[in-house]
Amino acid sequence: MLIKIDFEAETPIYAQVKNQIIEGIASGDLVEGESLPSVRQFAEDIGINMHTVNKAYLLLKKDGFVAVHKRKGVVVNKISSMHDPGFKKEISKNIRTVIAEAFCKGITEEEFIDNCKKVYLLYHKGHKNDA
Amino acid sequence: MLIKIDFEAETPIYAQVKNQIIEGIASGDLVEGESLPSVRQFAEDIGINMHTVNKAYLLLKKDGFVAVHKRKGVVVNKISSMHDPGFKKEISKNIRTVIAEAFCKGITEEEFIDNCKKVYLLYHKGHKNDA
DNA sequence: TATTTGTTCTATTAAATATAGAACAGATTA
DNA sequence: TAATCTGTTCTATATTTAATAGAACAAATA
Repeated sequence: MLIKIDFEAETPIYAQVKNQIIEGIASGDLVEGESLPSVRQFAEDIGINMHTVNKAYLLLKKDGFVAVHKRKGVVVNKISSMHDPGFKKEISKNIRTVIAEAFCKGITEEEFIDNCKKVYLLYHKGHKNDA
Repeated sequence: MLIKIDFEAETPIYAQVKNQIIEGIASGDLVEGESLPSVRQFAEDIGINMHTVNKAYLLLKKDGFVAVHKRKGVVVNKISSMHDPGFKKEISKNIRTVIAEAFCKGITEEEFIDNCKKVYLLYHKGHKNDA
């Protein structure tokens, strides 16, 4: 699992780490039961502070993406256990904002939907053999 | 144009103002040539500081959503003048992150696409008579 | 027992956010 | 012309967030 941090980006480092791990899970790069690097090792690899990695791990844990074992470290959960019915409403507001900007910027419905479908296809490919 | 600020939200106030104005433009609530309230009036209406409104206006201006006239104030631009080919790439990264989380949370492709289409339909309705 | 894990604690620095008040130049209106 | 309203700019301050740093802890395990 390769993490790339953009230190110039407006997105905080801990959020970049969190997002890329979620994308790793969705794309199948990270599979159920797989251990993430320890906070110290990961921090050293990326060149950031241990506490910044820990903050990302904490949020991933809070949202059900990973579980923590005292010695094995942070382990990727089963995708089915991440499912959250309440999330749909939460994401709807976000989508409305994103599409409002896209609409004004001239991105057509076809272009936008096509982009979404391609991303979903990518993630589905990574989970062909899931239970 | 009604603005609703959530002071408990993690999204900064200036970003909430900016986003709701963009959604207002997309939905047709705000039309080309329409003036937004002055920074002072708007701040008083919402119950926030003048400089916070000004920050939102500045960003909207930078991204081409509005133009500034010294006396008329902040005026909504023509949508066609907001179009930006480079924005498509910019939004793609965002979409990948959003869908990664949606995928893990159990939102199906159909549900997601359906939601996007409904939003686009809403925005199209507000622009039936555009040039 | 020694090591590795996440976790917790205090501390500090830097940046972002939000507020406050004053003043300015340009455009418009009375 | 004089007054008014516009965004803008300036200094200032307070709060929160982000990121770093180092130390220490309990739990699990080799």
